[in-house]
Amino acid sequence: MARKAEETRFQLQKGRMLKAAARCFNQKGYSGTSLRDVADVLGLTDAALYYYVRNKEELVYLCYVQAADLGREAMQQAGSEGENGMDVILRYFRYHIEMMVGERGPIAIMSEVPSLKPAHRKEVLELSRRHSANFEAILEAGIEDGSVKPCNVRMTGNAIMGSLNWIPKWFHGDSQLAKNLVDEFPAILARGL
Amino acid sequence: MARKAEETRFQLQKGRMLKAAARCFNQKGYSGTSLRDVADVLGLTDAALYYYVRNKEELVYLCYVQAADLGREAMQQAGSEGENGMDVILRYFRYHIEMMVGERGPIAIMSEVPSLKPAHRKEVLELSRRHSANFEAILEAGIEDGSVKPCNVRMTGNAIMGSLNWIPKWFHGDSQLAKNLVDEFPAILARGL
DNA sequence: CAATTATTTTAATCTAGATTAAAATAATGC
DNA sequence: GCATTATTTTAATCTAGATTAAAATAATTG
Repeated sequence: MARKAEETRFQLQKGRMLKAAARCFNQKGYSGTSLRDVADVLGLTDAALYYYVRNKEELVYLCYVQAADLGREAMQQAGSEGENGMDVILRYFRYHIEMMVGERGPIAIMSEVPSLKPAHRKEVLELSRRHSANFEAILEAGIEDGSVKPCNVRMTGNAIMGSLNWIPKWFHGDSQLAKNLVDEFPAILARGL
Repeated sequence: MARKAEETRFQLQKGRMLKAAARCFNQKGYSGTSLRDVADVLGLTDAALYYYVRNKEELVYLCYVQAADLGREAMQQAGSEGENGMDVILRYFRYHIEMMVGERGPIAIMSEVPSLKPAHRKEVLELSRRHSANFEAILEAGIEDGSVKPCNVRMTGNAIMGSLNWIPKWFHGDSQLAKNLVDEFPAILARGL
């Protein structure tokens, strides 16, 4: 929030661009969205995008980084107030879902990672690996304090991440469903824990 | 099995092609795989693929249809022997995972559905919708006979489908992990039911 | 306001990869 | 083995869409 004031026009525009791009990629797939499509959303010309980004590859890459950032943010917020493990987990679920369902939600299904250039691919995979590790850590914390049943955290973590990340596949903006999602989904995920 | 004998050379080759294509799309993403890539796997020329398929779009489309078929197959096999609901569910999990992890596993993450041509997109979405409905039905059967706790089947179904479909994202062929997956994942998924 | 810098557009290129047509090879049935 | 049909290759096209360069407009600054 406070950051917004300091943000330069350039950063703002770039931010809008990433959001527009993420939405396009989600709706039409990567190969299905042209830079023209993204530019149209912004009321710009495709060539204008190159003022902000070196090429299309960098555009997806930045979308992925942003998605990872938001995920990390949700996890940090959830963990900041140290209660018992299960509470942290439930809060994380809620934040994560709110993010995906809400206005900010970027691409979650990073299907084009393989065609990123090596350095970018490496970084994105690392971010995603780290996120998984963090989730496994809060799972373990929950097991320690007895609020979560012992389990194979690696697999359980993957199972839950799958459920979360899959949401964009079946949720398409219905606001009633959005509400139910935020209210009920965390409990469903936590039911087996 | 018996079918194989009757299969013509054409069908066999086309089958190999779909498998090769699916693997490529999985590994390199859709935009990242050229028809050349697929042809290379088969030791053919890219032009040769056009003998089997009208264009690249039809190739992904067929991959998706095949994936849906295999999913349906797994579900049918699981349901064929009528025990209690939970048993059917667990068996379905196992079959589904074996399929994804095994040699036959095609693309599960259908990220290019949006760029299919309308008729194909419609059909694929319908197949996928039907599959979800079938899973919800076996969930409900389980609830009826008391082997599954009551729940919001729609959301629970989506949660579980997400976990299942996400597997290709973190499983990349490690055979030890494959074994653990088949052995442990079904129980993890069922834990909350 | 003049000068400088930031942003966007116009108007070409440029290119990988999809697609096609025609020719060549392989398989098959008789 | 000949004729026919099936499969694959060779060798061009063809095209959408990414990318670039130069010019035009808008914002900012002193």
